Amino acid sequence: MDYSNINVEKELEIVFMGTPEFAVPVLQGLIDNYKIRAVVTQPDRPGNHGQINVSPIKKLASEHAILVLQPEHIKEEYQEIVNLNPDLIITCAYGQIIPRQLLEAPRLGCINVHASLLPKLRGGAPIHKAIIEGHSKTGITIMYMNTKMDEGDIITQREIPILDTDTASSLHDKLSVLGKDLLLETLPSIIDGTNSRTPQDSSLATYAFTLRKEDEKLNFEKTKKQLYNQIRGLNSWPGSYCVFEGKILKVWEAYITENYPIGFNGQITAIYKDGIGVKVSNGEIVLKTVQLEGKNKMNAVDFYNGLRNKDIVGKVLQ
RNA sequence: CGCGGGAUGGAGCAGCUUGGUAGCUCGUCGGGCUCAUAACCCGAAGGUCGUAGGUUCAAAUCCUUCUCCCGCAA
Repeated sequence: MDYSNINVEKELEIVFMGTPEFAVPVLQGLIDNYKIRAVVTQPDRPGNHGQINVSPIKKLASEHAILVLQPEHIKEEYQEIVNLNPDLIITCAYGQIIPRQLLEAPRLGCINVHASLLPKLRGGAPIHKAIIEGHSKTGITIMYMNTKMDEGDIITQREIPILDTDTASSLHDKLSVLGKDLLLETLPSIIDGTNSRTPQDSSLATYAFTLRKEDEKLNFEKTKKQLYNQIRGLNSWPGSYCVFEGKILKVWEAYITENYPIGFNGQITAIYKDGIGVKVSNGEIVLKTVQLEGKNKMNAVDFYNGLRNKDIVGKVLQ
């Protein structure tokens, strides 16, 4: 889409705050159409095996020679941003609560790009939870921020369907682009003050808190649909898992069958051409892509072929 | 210096402790059986065992270097 015809305020100074991959298309869209005074992102963190993780947003900003600020605690270290005297602050998956002093600083306010249809799925994991909970649609909300998590007034919203084949990864990518598009379409009205502003009906609110380890554990007492949603809702990050012979077995892909095996929930029912069958409360799912701890992801059949003891039908996954 | 697992024909693994003709489950190719098949039978191709060096008559296996991959914890 070409936004060049609505780019009327080049002199406007915007500060962008964001961190993960999800925010990259949004920042890129802003860079292409507006002047970005500075980017605020989470500090570099130690990653795996002694490496350093630099946020994708920092990388993008650095490529465009944009000032990058990385306060450890934005709650105290906001003055430098205030001193930049921005007209507008735009956040997208920044990762810290913005203090009141910063919210009140910009002339046009602080707006946020959130990956759900607020007031549904407030919180840090709206994309994962939308799939895990089996929602049929989700979307993007552009909103004003206040001091509470995702409770500010709504400016615009746009929804998209969640397909049965969607994963957290595929939905993430779609919403990321949708967030960029909706933001760029909405910004002109925010800048000229003609935007709408609708308070949220908090009685309808639901929450998508940051994922915990237990959210990743597969419980085969659940239904096949619940388990299928959990597995695809955690793909490709952080992944779901169960325990096979005392070791963590991550499950990346699975599908539902119409078989109704008997036995214990979690029991391996059969080895199929394309995976390993497991009995669940109301039927069977087939594990298609798995990963044993310390190993790479692999097809479940390859995993089976490599087992020394192949007599696993009847064994129970925990 | 956070803890740990791994690198062996196209895939997944065994073999390494107690050095001595490289094995398993698949896949691929050819043939057979069959109405037919992802099933079954017979046969074949395909690996200088991650890199570099050392010890030895002999190294996938023992010692050292380096590179890369991954789980957990943060």
